[in-house]
Amino acid sequence: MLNNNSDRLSEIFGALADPTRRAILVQLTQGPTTVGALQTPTPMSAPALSRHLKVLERAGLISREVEAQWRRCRLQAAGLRDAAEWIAEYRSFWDDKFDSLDAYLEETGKDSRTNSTRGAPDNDTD
Amino acid sequence: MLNNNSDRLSEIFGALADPTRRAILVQLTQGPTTVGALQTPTPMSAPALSRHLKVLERAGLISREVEAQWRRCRLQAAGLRDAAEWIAEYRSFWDDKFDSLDAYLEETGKDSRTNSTRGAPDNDTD
DNA sequence: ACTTTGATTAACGAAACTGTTAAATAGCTA
DNA sequence: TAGCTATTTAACAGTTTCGTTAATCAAAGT
Repeated sequence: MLNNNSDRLSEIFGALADPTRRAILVQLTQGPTTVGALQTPTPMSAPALSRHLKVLERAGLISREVEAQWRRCRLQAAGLRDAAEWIAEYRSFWDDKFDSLDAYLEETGKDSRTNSTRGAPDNDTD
Repeated sequence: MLNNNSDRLSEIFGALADPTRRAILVQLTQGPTTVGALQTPTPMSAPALSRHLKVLERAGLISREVEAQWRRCRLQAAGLRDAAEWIAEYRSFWDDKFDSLDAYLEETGKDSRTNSTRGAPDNDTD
């Protein structure tokens, strides 16, 4: 587990940190789209939009296929899965019903325990 | 659903887009910690670390309590939950075994099937 | 009071991000 | 070939981010 993993997550989260880019991802859930079609719901110059797409592509969240003079953008959700998996490591810290021991104690009517006995996510940084 | 939600997500994802900050969150899963204790695994000047903590605090991912001359940092996972929920809207796009009916069956303990009735996430941008 | 310790703010510079307009590229179409 | 459309790249400016060192603030110990 080297630095690569860490930088990849940084790129994914960084790509998601912009409302315009998240809106693009939302739009792409409706199916592959040309850049021009994305421009309508995203009031922005073509070059600006193009750069957002490049950020999303570098993060692996979309792919682009050349099709005549169009570029067809397609959602690539694997990156989102990776992000979701990273965050899921923390689920026991916000979801009391997660963590099997907590669930057991809850069912048996006992109280929950403190943070320190919960499983910690792996550190993905060098 | 106004712009607020969107900006909050931007701050959360932006905070997660840095390996140092993710490492801090990992460390905080071990329990609340003073800033000084965070500095050991994070080779960085104190001011730099302090600013990372401020970013995490503004994103709502940590809280800081004053305790004598120390600031005790505590993981606040609600923000991670919000991020996870946003991403989870896309789950059907990476997980073929997931759709709303599958989710229902999963919750009710029944087996999962495969299906292509995918739902689109809500657009959280203005 | 004076010093030490823990942490933040101030000030600064380098690098990255975001948007713009103008120019370039590439593929259709006439 | 010329011209139109779709998209990207170049060049530029404003803002933000990230790190540094120096200075400041606040609490504790002596």
